[in-house]
Amino acid sequence: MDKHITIEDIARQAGVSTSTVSRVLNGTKPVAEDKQALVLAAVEQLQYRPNAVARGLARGRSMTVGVLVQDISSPFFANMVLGIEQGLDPAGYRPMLTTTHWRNDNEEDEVRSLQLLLERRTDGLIVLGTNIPDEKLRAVAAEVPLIVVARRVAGLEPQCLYVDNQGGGYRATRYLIGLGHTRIAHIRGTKGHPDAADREAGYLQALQEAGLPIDERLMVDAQFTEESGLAGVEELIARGERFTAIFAANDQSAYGVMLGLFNHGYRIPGDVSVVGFDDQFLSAYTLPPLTTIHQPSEDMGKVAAEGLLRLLGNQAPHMSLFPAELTIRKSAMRIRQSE
Amino acid sequence: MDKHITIEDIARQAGVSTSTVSRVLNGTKPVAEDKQALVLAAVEQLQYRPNAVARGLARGRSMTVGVLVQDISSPFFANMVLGIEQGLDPAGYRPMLTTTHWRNDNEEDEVRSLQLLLERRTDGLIVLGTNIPDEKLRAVAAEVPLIVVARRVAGLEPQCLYVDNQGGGYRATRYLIGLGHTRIAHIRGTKGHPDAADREAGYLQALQEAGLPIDERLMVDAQFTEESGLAGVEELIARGERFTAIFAANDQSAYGVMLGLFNHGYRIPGDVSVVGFDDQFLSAYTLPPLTTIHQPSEDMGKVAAEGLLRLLGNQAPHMSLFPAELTIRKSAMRIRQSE
DNA sequence: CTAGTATGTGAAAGCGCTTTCCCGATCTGG
DNA sequence: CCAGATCGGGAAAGCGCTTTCACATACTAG
Repeated sequence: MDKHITIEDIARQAGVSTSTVSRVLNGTKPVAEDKQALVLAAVEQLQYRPNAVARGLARGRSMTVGVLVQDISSPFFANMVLGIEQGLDPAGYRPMLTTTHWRNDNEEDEVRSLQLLLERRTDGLIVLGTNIPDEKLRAVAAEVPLIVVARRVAGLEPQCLYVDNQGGGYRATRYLIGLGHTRIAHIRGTKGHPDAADREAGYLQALQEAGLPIDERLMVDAQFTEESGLAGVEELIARGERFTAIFAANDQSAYGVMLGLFNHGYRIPGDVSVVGFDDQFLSAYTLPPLTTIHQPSEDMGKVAAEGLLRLLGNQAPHMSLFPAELTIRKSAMRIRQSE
Repeated sequence: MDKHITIEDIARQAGVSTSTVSRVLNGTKPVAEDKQALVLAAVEQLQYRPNAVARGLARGRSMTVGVLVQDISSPFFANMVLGIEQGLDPAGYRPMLTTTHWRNDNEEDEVRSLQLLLERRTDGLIVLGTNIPDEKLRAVAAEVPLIVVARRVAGLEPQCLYVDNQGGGYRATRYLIGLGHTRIAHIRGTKGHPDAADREAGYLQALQEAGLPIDERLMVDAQFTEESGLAGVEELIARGERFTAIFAANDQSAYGVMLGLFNHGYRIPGDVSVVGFDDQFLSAYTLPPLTTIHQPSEDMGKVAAEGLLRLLGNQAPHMSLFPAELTIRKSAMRIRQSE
């Protein structure tokens, strides 16, 4: 069960040299028809599958790109992976995924995963999110073709791909303002996360622009998770804050928010309007369907893959800012007159 | 930027042979303290990282196990991957993920992915779901250590890991019956999928046992997706079927079902009770939170990994059936007297 | 003080491929 | 009909590492 058959086996079987077998298999050089047939027959008969590892070593290219994912259990990242596969496939490249361990945001773990990927000598690297320090990423970028998605790394902008987070936060908030809301709460994303900061900045920008007061008490910390979103509204409600709308830093926290409101008997959007950020697939299926900022995660993955391919071909990756559009569904409505 | 440093570079730098460097790095044989220090210093100074590919080739083991995932964008599978990483890590193994392309259930694509994984000569293989034919899997199992998760392959039972789907379907349905429901609809899973068949069998078993009529009109086909769940209820409602409860073959289709009910003004569980299957993470955050059959996906991944490790150590994998317990939340309630 | 045994180390042989190099055979044109 | 170009294919080197083998050198024991 353990003895794999090698190119030598089929060379012997076909009565040719291994060079010829290799040439037939790769089409690197013309080979006489009859020998070609012999080789192919041997391959078929012995069920030969070339060893990709040996091939990679010999060629110096593995046709593999490493993908480091912050959290594979988030559909947002999972969809990017899908897009990456799609983008890579036409060029014959395959992704090799590694996920950060156990959703613990452990920076050290992430760096370790990155090292392991580097040791594997993948031809390039795509990093999705993660908490790896910027400087580390810059160092890696100097060694190997790298694209960073859903994150902005200073000094590496041309190889970074992310949505216009501030614009998204701004649009979400302005939409709520346009519906007549004036007391709009914000459930923040993870502290220190650039995306979180940018989205909050957009929220503040919209408020300011509309001449609405900025009320610290309406902003609560959370971590982009359902639990923390739930805890966030709970806190708001417990503190007795008055608000008619909530802008959550991402969809997952919006789910938590909605459950919190539901538990307290608030109707959505009748009593409180909710807007999220990401447009995860499931957001079209919440009750009510969630109005949110759309992040085209699959497309982003695809674009990232294409950028990496360009990098591999020594061209400029040519990444650009993705727009963050509002997707209007049912979780937000015009404020009631009674208020 | 492209020239990687090799073991030879550091051998030269340290003034020893490559053999010695290798021995220091792997601790395979004792090496004099001073040389050891020299080697380590060189490694540090040149930032040497051994080439895992070359190492794998030389050793004949890559310390990598291939993981073929049916649909990475499903949290159910994504969580298993998490569990697999966790289970593999202590033994120093790493997973190499490959996902089936583009959620199209394309059998051919899946087989291709499997081939690619095999070419990579991973030390073992874990397959999550997929539509790869049983016979193909049996053939692979003869070649390389294999564990199959969330699926039963005839003749490969000891290496398969799946929940008690029929028991789960039975429990879900009996729970609804216990709440007084007699007209319980069933949204089926993908046709031809063993899980779908088993869950349906459990549903029928419960009905039969309770002496309730089996009504074909209350069963509609779907494909384990939100869209198809939505379409399923729409069909039920359009046909004017009378029902007070729905057992959906998985959570995703349950989400669709809930949205359909919501759209038509039915309250959950006031008018219609809904029970799902899987207990995806998000199911605790739907409105109302979904009562469902719990599948411990992360644990399953971990157990699968451990089974594979055992297989790699030439021990029996010792897989077993996972129980499928009911998790009661808020989407089902006792039928109203008025009915 | 010699035979016998550890002990540490380098040279070299792989691991399974690709690719360069080279040579013999065939083909072209003058 | 021969020099020169063309073509197909085998031998062998090499990708970066591990591991066997053999050989000093340094110890023990008799």
